[in-house]
Amino acid sequence: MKLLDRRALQDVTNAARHLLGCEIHRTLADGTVLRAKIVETEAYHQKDPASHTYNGKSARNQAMFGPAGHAYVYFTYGLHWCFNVTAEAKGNGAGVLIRAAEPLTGITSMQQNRSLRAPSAQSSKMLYSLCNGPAKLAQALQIDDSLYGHNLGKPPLQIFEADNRDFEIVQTTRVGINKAVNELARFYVKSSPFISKP
DNA sequence: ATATCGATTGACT
DNA sequence: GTCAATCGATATA
Repeated sequence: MKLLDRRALQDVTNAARHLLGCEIHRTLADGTVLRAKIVETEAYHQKDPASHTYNGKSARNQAMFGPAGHAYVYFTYGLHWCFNVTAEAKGNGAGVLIRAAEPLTGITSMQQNRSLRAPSAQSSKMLYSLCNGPAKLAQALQIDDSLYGHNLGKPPLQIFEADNRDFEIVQTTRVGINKAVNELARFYVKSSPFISKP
């Protein structure tokens, strides 16, 4: 399995498309490896009023001004973490929000991280709701500020190239924002039942 | 200094 | 459909 090619992150919109189908590998302290396939992303560039980088560099967003292929993790609504992959050249504040993923391995651990009861477990409903939103995904994969700025080419959080790109991509407006609402910067795998919203 | 709101989620009417 | 949770960033004074 090949690590994510950073050349694919030079343009944030291309990056958001390219990340679909890629795999996130998260290694926990006890050695458990959680794997999930990205099925939904959103692009945020520096000229975008909806982006955290719109007003320039700050302590909070500085990771997005660094090199591509690192983690930008932010805290929101007083209780949630969200995970982004930094994009574009150093000095350019851009990133891709990872909005949803399809759980592949370590599902029991993800359930525990999400505090979901695991009775007759493995119901498709439970599986679909494990990572079908940015804060859910971060919680399931134990991604928080301890991984701020982390190089995604190294454990304990890595991204690998898609082993298969034979799927249809839908491009639409983003979710949960009040600025630049008409920008078509959200991408998802059309056939996936693991996305946050149709 | 104080007020508002957020790249969200889950519980509830 | 509505709304609380809960805190840091941002807007307003």
